[in-house]
Amino acid sequence: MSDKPKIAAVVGCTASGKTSLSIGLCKRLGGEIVSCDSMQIYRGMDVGTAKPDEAERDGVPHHLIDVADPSDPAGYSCADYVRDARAAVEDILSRGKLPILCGGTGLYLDAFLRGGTFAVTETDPALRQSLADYAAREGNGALHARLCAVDPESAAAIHPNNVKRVIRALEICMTTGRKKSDLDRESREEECPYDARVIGLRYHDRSILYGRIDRRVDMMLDAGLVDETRRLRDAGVFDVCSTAAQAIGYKELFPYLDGQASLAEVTETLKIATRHYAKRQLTWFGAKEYVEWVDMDDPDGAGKLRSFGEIVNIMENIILRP
RNA sequence: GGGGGAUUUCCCGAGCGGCCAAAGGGGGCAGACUGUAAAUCUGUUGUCACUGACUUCGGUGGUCCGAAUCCACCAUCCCCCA
Repeated sequence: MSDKPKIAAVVGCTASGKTSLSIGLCKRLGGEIVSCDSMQIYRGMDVGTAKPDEAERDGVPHHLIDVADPSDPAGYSCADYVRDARAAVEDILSRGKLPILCGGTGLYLDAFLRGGTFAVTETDPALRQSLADYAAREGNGALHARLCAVDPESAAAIHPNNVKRVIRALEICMTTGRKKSDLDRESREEECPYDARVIGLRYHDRSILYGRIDRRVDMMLDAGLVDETRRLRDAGVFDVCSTAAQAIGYKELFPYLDGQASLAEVTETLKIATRHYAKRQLTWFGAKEYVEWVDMDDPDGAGKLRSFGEIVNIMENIILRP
């Protein structure tokens, strides 16, 4: 129905089963994975990001995993992602294969789907710092008022307490001389260059998901998460790379490494943080009209899980549909 | 055996006669999000016929116009002296 090249995407919250299902899909459809995960980007962050190892990848090519060094102060932005993902997708298409984006970083997927020619705006750490200081000194409301003066439309859409966002909007106005709301509007007019089939994996019964999250955290701990955290922290990664410092799975263990909390306490904190994250992802993807949802458990089956094969079939139908 | 302290809404924890369905935090639930997003932020959280009514602050019974707050006894837990 579309003359645009077809691509697929498998999204969903953390621990939903995206990785194995999309690999299964690749094997069936001759696809290659383009990771859409803001943390698997980084080399050395393996256990904590549930990065699939060679065995899990099962011979399926994976792109955009381990492409950035967390000790590089330049970091890796959403803009970087869109650029790199675009290149990877084009490469896969040129070889006649199906690109399957897989990951839970909704913002990256959204940006990618929008086309990628959004205004490239520089970030200005010094300016951010001074604005943050201003907010701390004069209050969140005062900073918000400054945004209100230059870009009332953005100001109205951002809560005064969301200082991070207020700063970003202000930064855009100050470094580009244009209103963030105008730039947003322009990018929204763009059309997605692909015929993208976005499949969302979800669990009707939330307790199943939460059980999976708990088990996954326990498995990460067994797989050496504590050592990985210690290693990365000793290497200074969390001081240099602010994105890496945000990753769930590491910062939660710091109190344990410092003897401030037991492993059990810190494990519980990690599970809770992961559940919160999962809920935010669910809210994000739930609001995206382009997501076609597939239930992992039978809505009427009292929590009965669907088989791997059944899910892959459903996904395949969505992708193959004209 | 004697003396002292505790018991609050799912959890922790304020409150110490009216302005208390009860601060604050956690958790739960819901939501926002255009770029360093696994972050950041918001709302809601006793019940209902919901600008009002009703049932709550270990239990029972009192004092008072009025109690989570004062008194008595009972229950449970903690501490000190034996």
